[in-house]
Amino acid sequence: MSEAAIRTTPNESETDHEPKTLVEAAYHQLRRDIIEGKLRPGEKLRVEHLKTHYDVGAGTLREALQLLMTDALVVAQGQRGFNVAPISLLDFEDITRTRVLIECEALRQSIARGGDEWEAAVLGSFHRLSRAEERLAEDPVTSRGEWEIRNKSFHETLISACPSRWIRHFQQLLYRQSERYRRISLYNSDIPRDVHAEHAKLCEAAVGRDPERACAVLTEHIIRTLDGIRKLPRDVIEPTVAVTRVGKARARTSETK
Amino acid sequence: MSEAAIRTTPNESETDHEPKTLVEAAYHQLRRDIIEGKLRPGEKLRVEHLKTHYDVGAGTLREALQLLMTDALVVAQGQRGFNVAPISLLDFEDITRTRVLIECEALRQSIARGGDEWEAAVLGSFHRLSRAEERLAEDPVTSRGEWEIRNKSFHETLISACPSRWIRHFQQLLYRQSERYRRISLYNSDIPRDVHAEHAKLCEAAVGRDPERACAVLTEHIIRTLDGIRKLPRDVIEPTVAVTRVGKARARTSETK
DNA sequence: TCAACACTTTTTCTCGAGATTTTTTTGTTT
DNA sequence: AAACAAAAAAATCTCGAGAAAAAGTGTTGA
Repeated sequence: MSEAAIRTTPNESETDHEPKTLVEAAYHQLRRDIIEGKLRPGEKLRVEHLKTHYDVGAGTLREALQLLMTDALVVAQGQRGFNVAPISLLDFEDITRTRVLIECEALRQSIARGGDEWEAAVLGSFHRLSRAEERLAEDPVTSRGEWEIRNKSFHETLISACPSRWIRHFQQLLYRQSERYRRISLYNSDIPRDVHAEHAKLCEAAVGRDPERACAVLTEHIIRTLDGIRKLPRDVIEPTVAVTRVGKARARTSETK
Repeated sequence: MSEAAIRTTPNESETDHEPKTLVEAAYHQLRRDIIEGKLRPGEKLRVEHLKTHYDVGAGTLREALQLLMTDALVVAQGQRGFNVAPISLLDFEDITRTRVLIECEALRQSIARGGDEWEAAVLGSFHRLSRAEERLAEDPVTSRGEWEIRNKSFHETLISACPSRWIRHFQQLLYRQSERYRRISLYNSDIPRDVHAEHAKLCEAAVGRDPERACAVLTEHIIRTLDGIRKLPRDVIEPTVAVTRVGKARARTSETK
């Protein structure tokens, strides 16, 4: 039987084969734009406007949008169209905690079941990430995209020996959500911490077959990102809710000037 | 802060407000038909054929199908249309194990954070389920649907005090998957076990604020269903893979239309 | 008997136009 | 001015038809 993921649409990894249909192509572009923050949280997604930018028909774009709801990156309500999923500190705390639960379980299973090839893959993936981290220190702007890809790849490789498709699926969803928060925050204020050291410890514990230590390291690694975002000014995360009611708010708020 | 679920499309509970759009209506009908097994696992979902049955346009139906991929009840590939998600014993084992992980965590959090109203809701939900179980014993055919709804409601109420929207979201996904397997198996062979006693123990442990015992009971409760399905003849679960190539097989058999 | 090729049929995918619904604007009254 | 009502504008849904792709059919040749 094949190693199919839960999701059957486009493919998961960035390096995977290119989209077969326009819907998939639009889906990928939209997803990237949302995760990278080009389409801002809470923003209204008007089909008529977007169809020109993504160069597809209205129906096609709608289907891509429906697909994005799978990843909880787009929300829709009744007869009122689509919005980019809003963000909030509360939500990110939830994502982080849940991700710890899922990813630790995945890591435990992976360590328990992984063979030689898995160990090799982890080491290889870590090496590629390390190289990218060197470049990131020198030239952050250019090598940022590469680092994101390799960081994701490293985390995926770590749990690649986990036999549960559902856990891997959930991990992917949550990672994508985290990525969104991380990117948004990094554009605003870069809080460099020694991620390389954390990755090294993680790699060592995983290949050394120490599940408890590996999970402890991973937990702290994931939670650190949350701490980083907690230190940001609130405006970076929260104000996105107001985007929807800009027009109405203006009419009312003339407080005895 | 609002109590919005992750998914923003139609609503979660069966008792919720009716669909606002045709897409949502079609989505709900299709979902029910898949879970109940009317649309069999692996079956091809031809848009041209289904549009007459569900009485909507092709594009509308396609959107509903995309939406169903969110629940992993429908799969799609490239240029080859949609299929009902296939089932397998392996998949159900995975679902069960993952569900234990998620639902126990949800239950722990719920017990820790639930207040008086939560206790009351649990007891009420359990009572409604008990009544339905009495009726189920007398007249299985008629009261089956009611029991399914109340069983789902009971499980949801148990974890309703869990503050994590993501965990509740995952629980819902997995429960829906389990429901599908349970319904398929129950149509073929009814293995009655004392579910009422299990529910009673679960209710007691939850309201008694004993998280460890509650999780132990819940774990066994969930795993029992897996055991039930394991005892079925393999044909009930497995043969669905062959559905895809009916056309080729039929060319040789005498089934001319 | 089987494989390879061209042809036909079926199905999927894509688009733009009309019908509804929501939102904004405008006008009237208290 | 504020509140309500009606009209206009914008956006969402929905549908069917045409283009592209896949699956099926039949013929030919080893």
